[in-house]
Amino acid sequence: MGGSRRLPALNMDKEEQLHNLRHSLAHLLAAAVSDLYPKTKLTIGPVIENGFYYDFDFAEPISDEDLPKIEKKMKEIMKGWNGFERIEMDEKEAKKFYKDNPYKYELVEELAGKGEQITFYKVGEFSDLCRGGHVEDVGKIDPHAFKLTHIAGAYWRGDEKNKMLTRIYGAAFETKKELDDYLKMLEEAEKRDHRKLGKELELFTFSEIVGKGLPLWLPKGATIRRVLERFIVDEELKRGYQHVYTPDIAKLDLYKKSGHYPYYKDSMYAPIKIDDEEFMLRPMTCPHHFELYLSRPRSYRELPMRIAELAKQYRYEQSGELSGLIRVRGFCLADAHIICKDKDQAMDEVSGVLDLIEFVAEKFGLKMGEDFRYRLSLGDRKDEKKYYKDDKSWDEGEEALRELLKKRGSEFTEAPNEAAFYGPKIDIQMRNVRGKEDTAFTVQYDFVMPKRFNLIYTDADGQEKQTIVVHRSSIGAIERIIAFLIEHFAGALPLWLSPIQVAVLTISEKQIAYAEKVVEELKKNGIRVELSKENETIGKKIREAEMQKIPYLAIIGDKEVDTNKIAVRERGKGDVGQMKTEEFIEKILEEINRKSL
RNA sequence: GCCGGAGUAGCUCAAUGGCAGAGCAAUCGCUUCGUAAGCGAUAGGUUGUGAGUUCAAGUCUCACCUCCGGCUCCA
Repeated sequence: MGGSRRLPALNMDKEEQLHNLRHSLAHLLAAAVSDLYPKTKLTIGPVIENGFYYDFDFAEPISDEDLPKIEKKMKEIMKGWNGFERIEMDEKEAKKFYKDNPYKYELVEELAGKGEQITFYKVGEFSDLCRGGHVEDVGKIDPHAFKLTHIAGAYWRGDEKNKMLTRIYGAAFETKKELDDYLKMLEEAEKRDHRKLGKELELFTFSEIVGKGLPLWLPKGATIRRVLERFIVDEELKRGYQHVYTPDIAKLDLYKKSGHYPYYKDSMYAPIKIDDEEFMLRPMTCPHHFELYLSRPRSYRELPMRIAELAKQYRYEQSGELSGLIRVRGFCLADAHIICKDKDQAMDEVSGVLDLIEFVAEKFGLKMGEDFRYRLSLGDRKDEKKYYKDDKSWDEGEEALRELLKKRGSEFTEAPNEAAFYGPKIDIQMRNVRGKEDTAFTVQYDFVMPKRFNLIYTDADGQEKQTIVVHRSSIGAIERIIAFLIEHFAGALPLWLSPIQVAVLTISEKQIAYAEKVVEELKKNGIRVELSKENETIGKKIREAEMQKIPYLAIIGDKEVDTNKIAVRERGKGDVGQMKTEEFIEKILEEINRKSL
């Protein structure tokens, strides 16, 4: 009994118990849906982080409003359930069982094809094709520790050519408290959402008539962006990059030459036809930089040549994929292409890029493993449509990147089928506030473009040789990294990145003349300062400044005017006492230059 | 692009098919104040857009637009 031959509950580790709990609830959900909507076809229902889901092919569409009803049914059914019974079937029996369900039929066929034993698990009156892993007694699950959360469309087998099914998501934990904590955490996360904070802090906006996915930077957001751009350009110059400018538009032929066009045609803005020529808004910078490299013959002495640019790019992303600043149609990438002599030099350069990325992450207060992680994104030798065919180069490149990460002692995961078409890459993955992961920065190994563009150099022996290219971004797309930073800091950015660093507030209008002098002093030192002349109480002005997440407030009343000082208030900490203006300037300039938290 | 949901003042939100409202913000006035909201007045709307049903539509129907949650995609 109990279905699985796993160890009894006491010896199971917590993770496995939780997995079994969630998996059992997926069965329960399927049973409840079958009960309420008998015409529904069941498909699959795996365990996921924080819960489970099940994909259904409903005869009639359902909506969020139906979830409470389904949840209620689950709670009814579970009372009559205890353990799962394992039933073995052969292919013929299973196919007969699922004669009216093409999805399960397909799964049975596939299992049989692989020679695997087909097993069903039965509990109560409900049987489902399943490989096992359940709780000992469903009746003992806390009915308050799970909740159906939302509904979504999902393609059968994850392929957009297939029918779209209806996915019901559930959150599930061992105790009600854990569930409540999780739901509370989601609620808290909403307050950090960069889209919400971007509006509240007046950082950026969108306009329907400008176009979706095309952000407009308001002055304060533009300040953050400018500070970041100056920071990264200066840092890259120190590290031997050469910054260039190339146009945001180019002839279609350029992307045909690079080979990008057939791969990415659908996500490029359509060509602009003029005077019998076709131009494209650029979706990437690489070919521009390669043409720049080709402006004259190159010597081995010039390599590695690190060509960098804050490059605006335009990609016609599918409308449903756009999301705040994280996924946009127009963005600025801190981009670079490093032209290298050979694989060894390329690996040195990749390592240098990882040094830069780790330096930048540290300045942003981001911790590896916690706030970001490395992913080695690999190709697929069998997929000749998606990846350039050159098995040897793929093997070499992938192995070299893997060895490099190991040598650096970096923790990483390997992700098959995530490479660029021209080579493997190391992606630096970050999670947004809702837990969804995106690539923040990337370092790519490219053995294809040098051939397509004939990127050669003359070596010491006088021979012309082919290069290897490293594509990389240091802080990624400015839009995306700002979105991550806003969420990471819940809008309270470190001093050096804050659009307004100091707000000067007076107790009454009498001190405004003195306050203006203080403002002048701060401005002279390059500090971003704002003077509030509002005819409001100091309490109100402080409240507004705190809500705007301004790091320092300089408060001025008669006492300060008399002693030629300011009263300093620190964000989140409150009053930290009086000091001379010069003393304050010295203190915060040090903090700004240190770029620490 | 696909599935589901939403759209009312700058923001947060009300309004049985029957006069479109509140708080905050804004503007003006009073107040001149010591560390997270002082008081009063004024102004602010083609209820996302366009059709339709109805004596009557913010509310019901359809199409489109935008946003949100997913899926697919992500150079």
